Amino acid sequence: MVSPRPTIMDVARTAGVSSATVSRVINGATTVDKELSKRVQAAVRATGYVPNALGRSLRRGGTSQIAVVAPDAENPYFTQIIGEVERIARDQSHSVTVAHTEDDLAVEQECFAQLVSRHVSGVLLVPVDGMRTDLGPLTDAGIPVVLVDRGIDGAHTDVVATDNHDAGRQAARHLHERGFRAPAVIAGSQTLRTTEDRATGFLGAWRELGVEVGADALQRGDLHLESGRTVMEQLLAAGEADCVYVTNNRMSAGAFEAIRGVEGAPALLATDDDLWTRLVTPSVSVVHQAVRATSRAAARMLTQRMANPDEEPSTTLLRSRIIERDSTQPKG
Amino acid sequence: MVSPRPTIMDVARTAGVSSATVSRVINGATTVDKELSKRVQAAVRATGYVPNALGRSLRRGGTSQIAVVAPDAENPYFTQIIGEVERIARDQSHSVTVAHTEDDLAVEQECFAQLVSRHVSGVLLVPVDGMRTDLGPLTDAGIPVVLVDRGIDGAHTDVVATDNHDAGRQAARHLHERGFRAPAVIAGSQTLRTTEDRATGFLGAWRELGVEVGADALQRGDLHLESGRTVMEQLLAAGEADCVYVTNNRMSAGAFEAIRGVEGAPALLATDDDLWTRLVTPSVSVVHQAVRATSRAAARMLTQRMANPDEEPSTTLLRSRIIERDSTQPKG
DNA sequence: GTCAACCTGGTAATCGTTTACGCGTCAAGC
DNA sequence: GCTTGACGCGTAAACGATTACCAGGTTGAC
Repeated sequence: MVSPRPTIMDVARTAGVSSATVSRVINGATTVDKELSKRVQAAVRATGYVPNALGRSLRRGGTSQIAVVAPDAENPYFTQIIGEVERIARDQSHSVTVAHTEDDLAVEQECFAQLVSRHVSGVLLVPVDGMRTDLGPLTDAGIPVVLVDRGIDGAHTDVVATDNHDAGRQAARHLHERGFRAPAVIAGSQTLRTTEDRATGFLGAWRELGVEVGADALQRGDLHLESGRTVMEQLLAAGEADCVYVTNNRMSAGAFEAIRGVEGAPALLATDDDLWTRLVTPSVSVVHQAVRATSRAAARMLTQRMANPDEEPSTTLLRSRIIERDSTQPKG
Repeated sequence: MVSPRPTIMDVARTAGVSSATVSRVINGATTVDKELSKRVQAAVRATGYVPNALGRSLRRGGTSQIAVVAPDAENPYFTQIIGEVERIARDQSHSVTVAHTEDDLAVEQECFAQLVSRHVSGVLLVPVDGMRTDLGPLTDAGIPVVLVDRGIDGAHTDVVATDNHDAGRQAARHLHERGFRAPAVIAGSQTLRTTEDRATGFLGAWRELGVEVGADALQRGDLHLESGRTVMEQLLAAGEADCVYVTNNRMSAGAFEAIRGVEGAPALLATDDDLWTRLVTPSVSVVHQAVRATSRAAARMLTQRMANPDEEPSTTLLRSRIIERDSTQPKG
């Protein structure tokens, strides 16, 4: 029923040449007669030939694919990065494949094995966990890796990330300038560098500003929306904070749910400029990460690393900026 | 500097056996002595051997990869489908790669060529355009395709989609029951089946309910947020509609922006249960597509088609349901 | 006219696997 | 003891492409 796909041999036969010549035509070699070249191209069309990437890559000893690996298919921050990187890579005529790790270390490792096995030529990775993700499989195989958004302790690779410590400091200054004096922060787990750096930057800045911060100014959630809501509800019940900084996007949404419609609720400063933040009432001020710049830098860095693998890895930190909306209007 | 990766031959040498035996051990053949098997496994660990998927697939005449192709990396509806399908496929130990087409037919075709060339064993596709997407490259290559969310005119393939006509009818009935009598709908381009079916179902149902619908009850946007806003602004200016049904998620957000805070604005019924719809004030009623069921059905259908390619293709339609919130509270 | 240099295009080896085939060994049945 | 069968393993031929190498023909210089 299904006829086998045409191979380079079929093309060669119908064009009356050898497979070598077909290969040369396909790959744009200049050393082939125009007449023959026409015949070959005609034969390609006639047979509907598509080169077999498996054979080609096997012979060439490598693919020209780059992989983008992120923890979550549904988090807007990651999807923006993925979309942007895909566009850039495509413009450089690399083909791109995406994979998601479900925030699960085992899935991530399985994914690495796949990529090694498939001989991808480079990986842009948002690691699941800065302390426990093991890049060994990739680096042992000599595959260039660029870490995006989250670094990995002790990894000897390129990193493109947000300056999270600075983001936290900016958050603190923003709230301080607007007259708030009783801060709280909702962080994630201690092992996740991004949220942790934001939280410590935030609390450190308040201390520098001469504001006492109690031990319960630091609250922890599990990054999901629900935990943002429950933690914020606890803060409301305690009634001590007059402003709350939330260190990731999903918990931010949960925190907003908890204070929506609540009279005299603390000011809310969220993370990431996701769609909902500007649609809700009051609209929510956010610490906006430079998604586009991050993606660009990461893509550029990867292609550079693929070109010369032996250079010293570098780290690029990008600044966030505050987008002020109604949820942090001056106290008074 | 970079040592070449170990091959099956290296493993064979260090284990003191032939490559055939190594291959048999790796693939779990039972016909190999336990003693040798141990030695081989030890050698695999010692050398850090990872089978080369390129060689393997070349020899086997096919991969065991399935590809998920969607137009947009950032639309929550697609990302949910992608996430869900990936989970299911992984559970069936298929490996998954994702690609995005940017709502661009040329990118989509390029993508198809890649997939053919890479010999993926099945494709789950959300096509860019039901009238113009050309599945030829895939089907000619004998690759099973399941269309998700959007069908393609005249394509002889499996389809899993929402019953959009019914969704439109439900929308109309919902608004009618709540006392609204002057409907408008914001559709997309005529060539996009999903939004078009919703719109015609919606308008048809109103006529069946005995309500006159004028020609300007049907408005068109370009699917993006901004167009939702501008079209809604026009509707506000005209001042005729008392309720508006928006047929995709991004335009819904724009439409909401236009009516936010506007006194006496028409009721809003949006599409897709995206995060913002329940966070905003007033919360927005939506026609919720059965994302999870869609994904499941599509994944199941693809594996079935991969198992026996010659069966007649089938179409699965799934019903939407209305989630009632504040934006469509009864008129009065 | 001869020879060297060059250009084109074919032959065949190769990339890393899998697997059909066959060879040796051993046990069982007569 | 000899045949038969089963079993375990190695040899070598594929899969589809690329490319080093070589053969044959053309050209130009002397």
